[in-house]
Amino acid sequence: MIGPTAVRSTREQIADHLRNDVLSGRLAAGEKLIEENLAERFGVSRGPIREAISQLTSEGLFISKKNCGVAVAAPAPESLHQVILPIRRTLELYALDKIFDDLNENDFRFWDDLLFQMERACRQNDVYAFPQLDIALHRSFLERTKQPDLLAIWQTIVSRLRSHFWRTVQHAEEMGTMLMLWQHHVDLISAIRQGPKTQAIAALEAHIYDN
Amino acid sequence: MIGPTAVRSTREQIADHLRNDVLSGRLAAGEKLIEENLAERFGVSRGPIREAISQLTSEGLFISKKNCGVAVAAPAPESLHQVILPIRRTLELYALDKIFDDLNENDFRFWDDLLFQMERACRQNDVYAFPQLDIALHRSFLERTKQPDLLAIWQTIVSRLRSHFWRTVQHAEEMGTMLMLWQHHVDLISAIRQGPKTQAIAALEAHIYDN
DNA sequence: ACAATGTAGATTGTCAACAATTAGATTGTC
DNA sequence: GACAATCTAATTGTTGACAATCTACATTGT
Repeated sequence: MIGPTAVRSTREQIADHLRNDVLSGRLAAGEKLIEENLAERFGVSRGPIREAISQLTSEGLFISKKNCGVAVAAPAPESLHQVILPIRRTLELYALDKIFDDLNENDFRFWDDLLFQMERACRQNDVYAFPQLDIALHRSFLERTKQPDLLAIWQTIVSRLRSHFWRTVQHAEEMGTMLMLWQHHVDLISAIRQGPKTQAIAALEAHIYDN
Repeated sequence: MIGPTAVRSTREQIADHLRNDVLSGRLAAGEKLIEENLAERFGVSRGPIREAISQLTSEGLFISKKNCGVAVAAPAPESLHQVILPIRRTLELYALDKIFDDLNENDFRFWDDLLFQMERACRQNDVYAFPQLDIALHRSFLERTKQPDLLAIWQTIVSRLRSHFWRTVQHAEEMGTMLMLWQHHVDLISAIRQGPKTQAIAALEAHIYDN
């Protein structure tokens, strides 16, 4: 396992749930979030809901207009990808470089499980599950460094890059080649498993830009 | 003026206040934050305080242990600067490149005012005010792009780099050369004012790494 | 004297009610 | 019929009280 998840607070559980909804695309941009509705849906009062929303707003997933409610933020304009993608590259390559020598069977078991779920998502043409799993895989590189600072920065980056993950999946789905997406990730993990480190890092770099 | 600040919510005002306290160094790492004390100090209830704390925790300034309170986070270890500094460079150079052609007298008036305050801080050896003004100057580059996404990313970066800003100031203060720090910033703004763009960007890059 | 355990105090987590503000519908007028 | 002012309903912002949890100190037994 990657992270000893420990106990997650109510706020964090709700935030995780909503984050997945947005990153996967189940919650569309512009969709309004009503505190009371969410409170009822999750069976809690508005307090924890407000905190989860506040956190996700900081991460860039929601946009809040004073006294006018909160809505799912539009993804950053594609023109910003030219700044954001290099930052993502910097972070993930650094992370892989740092963790590479410590990787053990637990890590690969975790990744194999993710790849298994990815394959299922591809076979079912599940355009919501795939981006979520894709992001989870890359996030695990950052989590594995045990440096919360890096993970937090990466999170704010990826929130703005989510359209990048969707575009890939939608394109593959239209072409009927979603299994190729899965194959790309299998290859990436293979490169990491077999090494050497420089090759693994090169594979990750190519994966980030080609994919 | 750079940003038409509009009306700031209670939460934002409190968050701004506390952010300045941490970035300037007035609040030391490890210092505990008690919600009720802050509530009394700011004359509001615990609700808005919790939201401000939650936001600054997302930004990386505070660290929160479930049911154990919140404390000022230790700055990221210096070893991470090798990742974080290049990201800062990417963001700020992109911002300056984008805004350069639109700069007008209002912008330079704003910067001149900041430089004036910097000079005063130097003459008074105010090691708290200077980093705050330094950060505010660089932040204004990002604010001026009118891209909230970029500003949000930059903010999470700088929160982790704050020891970098302090070290510079402390070193200058020990050497009795704080006015040199001010001079560096004057030179940077001059380079931006006089152009050409490539020179201005080069000056900013040198400033980020040398300073 | 020292370790384990229990208790008290302080602090955070959660909740429901109230106040302030906004968006949209309704009405009135030209 | 179109436009503007007003009003109503819905939603967020704020508050104080209550419940759950943790830390630190004191107590007790060995």
